[in-house]
Amino acid sequence: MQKDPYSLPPEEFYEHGDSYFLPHISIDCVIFGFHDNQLKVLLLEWKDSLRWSLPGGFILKDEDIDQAATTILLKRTGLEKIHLHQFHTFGDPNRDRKKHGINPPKGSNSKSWIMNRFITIGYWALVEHSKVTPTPDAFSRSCSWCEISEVPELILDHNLIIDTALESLRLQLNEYPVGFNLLPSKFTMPELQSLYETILGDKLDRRNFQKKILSLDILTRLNERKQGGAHKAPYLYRFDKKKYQKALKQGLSFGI
Amino acid sequence: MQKDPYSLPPEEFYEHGDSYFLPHISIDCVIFGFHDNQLKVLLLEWKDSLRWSLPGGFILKDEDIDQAATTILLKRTGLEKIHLHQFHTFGDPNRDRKKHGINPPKGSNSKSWIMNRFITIGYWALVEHSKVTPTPDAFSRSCSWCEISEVPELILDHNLIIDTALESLRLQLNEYPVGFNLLPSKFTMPELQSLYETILGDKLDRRNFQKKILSLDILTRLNERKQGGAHKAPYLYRFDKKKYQKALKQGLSFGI
DNA sequence: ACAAAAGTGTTAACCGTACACCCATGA
DNA sequence: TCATGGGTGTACGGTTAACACTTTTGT
Repeated sequence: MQKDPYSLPPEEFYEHGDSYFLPHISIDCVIFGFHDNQLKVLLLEWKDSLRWSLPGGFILKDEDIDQAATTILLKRTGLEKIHLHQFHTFGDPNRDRKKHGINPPKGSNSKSWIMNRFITIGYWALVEHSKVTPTPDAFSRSCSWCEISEVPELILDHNLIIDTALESLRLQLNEYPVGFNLLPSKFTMPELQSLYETILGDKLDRRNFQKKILSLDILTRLNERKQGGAHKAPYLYRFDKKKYQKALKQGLSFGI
Repeated sequence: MQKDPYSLPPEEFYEHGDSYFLPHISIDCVIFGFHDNQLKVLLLEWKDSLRWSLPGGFILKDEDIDQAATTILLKRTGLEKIHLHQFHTFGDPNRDRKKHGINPPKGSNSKSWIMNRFITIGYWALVEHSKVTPTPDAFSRSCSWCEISEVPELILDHNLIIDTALESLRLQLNEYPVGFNLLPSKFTMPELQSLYETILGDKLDRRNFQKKILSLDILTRLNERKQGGAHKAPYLYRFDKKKYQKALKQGLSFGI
């Protein structure tokens, strides 16, 4: 009972996983990244069915749910200390591989606990694309980024989960500067703007955007410009945590 | 398996409830009402321990979680067709009666499924105080309204659940006119303002508030005034669903 | 008559939005 | 030299926030 059940051989995992985990409850993570001016999510491809799904996992019988989500994120990305946001719990009784006509994963059979109905707790996380090492689990043949508008049909209700996560993210974006988590520590104003535009699905005015962001007084402009672009070199900025903490106390007002 | 497990005798419920319900998962409802210019929540008092808790329940093995929450609301208030809002899922591993030193409820023993760890899905609802018939369940000796600032220490993390619900409600208040659900069909502007002030915990300017609310064009002023008050009789208003639907299409902007 | 609540409108400050010109760079 | 993207400031309009007097009613 002490070892990590995820490292069990699949057969054992599917047969005895229910002695480690809470039954009927799972966690799914919508892990957002931003690269090439595109918003992406991390997806897993199942070994046997070639179908795609969100990275997910289960809750140890004595484990906190936030902790379980943190572990999933760590295993799939290599990242720690990332803020995970719990956004919704999905409890349609049809969340059941049997009812969706999904075959038991290789190594399991139709009586496996994994073939039961599951209620899943949805979390999203914003990660820096370049720091992620997408890592499949024992049951998947690949783990990779997928552009948000090109997500294929996923298993169960995972498409709905992504849509719901995106809505929740948009709401948060207007309240907190979550966007910075998606960028490298040094970034340019056009990059930040492009990120906001992608998440919000709308074009923004360059000058007003910059004015607004700078007025929050949470960025430091470096004496450096981003070289290598095809045109005029834009300034680099850094997110300033101290300023941010200070600004939070005085009440931040976003609303891009 | 067909009959309503909640109507089983307590002994049987505590011994065999786990054959009807998903194990380790519960639902708790924060039911808000507004009366005497005070925001209130509905609480249950346990028969044996005399301790208070939120009204809650469990999820049938093939039941939708929203449906389960709806049933809980109906049983405790007699109300149907009320919007329930799922706001957070609480998954601290210490959500466990044993770990909190809570004795098994009368009719159960320490081995009952109810003494296990539970993950609970939190919902809130806004109901019209006067329409509610607070109804205890088989395990509680009373069910009654409690003013929000006078909530006693509740079992497990139920105080945290109420606090979280209230935060979520405040956020919603700025997006949707949820407040109207708490008032009778005819209400006065001062009553509505008092409701907003209570939920937001802040005083508002009378004139600006009225201007704002009326500008949404979702209220009809009746040719009636509320009599019986000690002072000048205020007009009565009615929430106009047709106007509201129309306004929604054009994009409502709250922000009181 | 007076105290306490309700009805009503105007003004000033602020914020959001629209908009144009110059500069740097690579092709 | 030209096309493309980046840096910067101003002016207008709408929304929000502040604010005072009159009316009604019960005591």
